Amino acid sequence: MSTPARKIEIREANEALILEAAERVFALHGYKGATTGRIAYDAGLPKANVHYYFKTKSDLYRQVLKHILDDWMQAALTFETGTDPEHVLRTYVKAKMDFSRKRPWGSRVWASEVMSGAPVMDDFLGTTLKTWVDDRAHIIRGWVRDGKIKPVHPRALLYMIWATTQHYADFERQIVILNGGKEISDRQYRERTEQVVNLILSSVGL
Amino acid sequence: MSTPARKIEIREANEALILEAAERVFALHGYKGATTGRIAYDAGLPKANVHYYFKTKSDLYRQVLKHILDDWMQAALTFETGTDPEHVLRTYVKAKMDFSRKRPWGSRVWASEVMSGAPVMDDFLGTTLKTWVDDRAHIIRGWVRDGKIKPVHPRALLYMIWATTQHYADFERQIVILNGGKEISDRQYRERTEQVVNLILSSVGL
DNA sequence: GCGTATCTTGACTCTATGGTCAACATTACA
DNA sequence: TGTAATGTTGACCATAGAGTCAAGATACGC
Repeated sequence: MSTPARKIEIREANEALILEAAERVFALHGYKGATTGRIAYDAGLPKANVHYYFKTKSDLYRQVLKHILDDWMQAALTFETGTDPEHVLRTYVKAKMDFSRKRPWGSRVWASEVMSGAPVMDDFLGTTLKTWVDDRAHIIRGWVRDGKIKPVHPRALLYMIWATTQHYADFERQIVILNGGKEISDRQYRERTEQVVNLILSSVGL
Repeated sequence: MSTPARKIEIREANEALILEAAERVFALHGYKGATTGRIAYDAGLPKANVHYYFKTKSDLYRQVLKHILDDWMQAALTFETGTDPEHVLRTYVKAKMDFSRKRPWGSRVWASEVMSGAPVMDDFLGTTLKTWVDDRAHIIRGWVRDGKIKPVHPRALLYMIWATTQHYADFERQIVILNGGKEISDRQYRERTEQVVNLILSSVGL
């Protein structure tokens, strides 16, 4: 009997609830610091329920990372080939800044994972991401060859883009405090995005 | 009887050993994930000894952060007032890159702390760091006013510098994997430092 | 050598937490 | 309505790990 619609709804709704809570808790407390009890509480469910949908904490963590990865790949797609450097870079940096704004927890979980040596995402880094980076490096090198941008080292540029954009998610607390304790408004963030885009474009001579 | 030389030596040597191990373990596993047992093991001492020198794990963590802070302030000093933008920025970015190379664990502990909401360093951020940033922002605004650099938003620039330079410590694992699994040599790192300096200088039109 | 302060360490306690389970509730479908 | 999945949950277990302690070792001043 293939699970019927209503049952699927329940499952999906609860899994989504748990994943969302988990992403936040993992981001704020790290893998070890996150407790399934806390995740359950934040999701509004008893702990046993969390273990019903996700066998172990480790499984849940993997799923959270996978979710983040999907969205990351989405942003990565905006770095298309073909068009001119300015358009590509502007679009990509904007997408990354949007991601930092909308999925700050995801960014932090990712950062935590990498900082602790990427025990789980290791193979993704070496395969999918490596390929993606190598491809983009090729494109950037082409731009340099054609004199469209200054002679920059592709990976140095990519890392600067990642670092800068993700900084707004990972170091949000620091940014808010340095903003005088005031939350960053949507308007402020849009302006900041524009400033970041301009800095990046300038850095390659655009 | 004020503690004599030999005893002081022992204490200082052991505290240094423990602090060093602790920085690494906190960096790799986060606050909760770090165990005093592991720290002790890495320092080559029994666990009880760690608790002899540092009452609690929380105390030890604070000491580690304080240590990092001291070095951070050291690097911060290289952002002097007075001289011309190019020299100041070049020196500062280099110092930050050096810090990432020599104290990667420190950088990560700091990142972890901020990512989890800076529960411990909160007041430092709001006081010392805020003052520092406000002062530098003033200097940068002066450069812009005098037409020495492009019109950039001071904090956007500072954050880009921090993010980019710290990325090389915090995301080292990712960088190594994307480097084909090969560790970054001193020579490679020196070149990369130069590339980062150039990107930053370009971004403000230097 | 003697007394005192500091240091060392194995063995212990106690709490937090990941994970299990069995009883019960709900949904599905004939 | 009966039966079988699937979902819900409080109570429970086992382990890891922070912190304690007391007994002993070492350094120090006299």
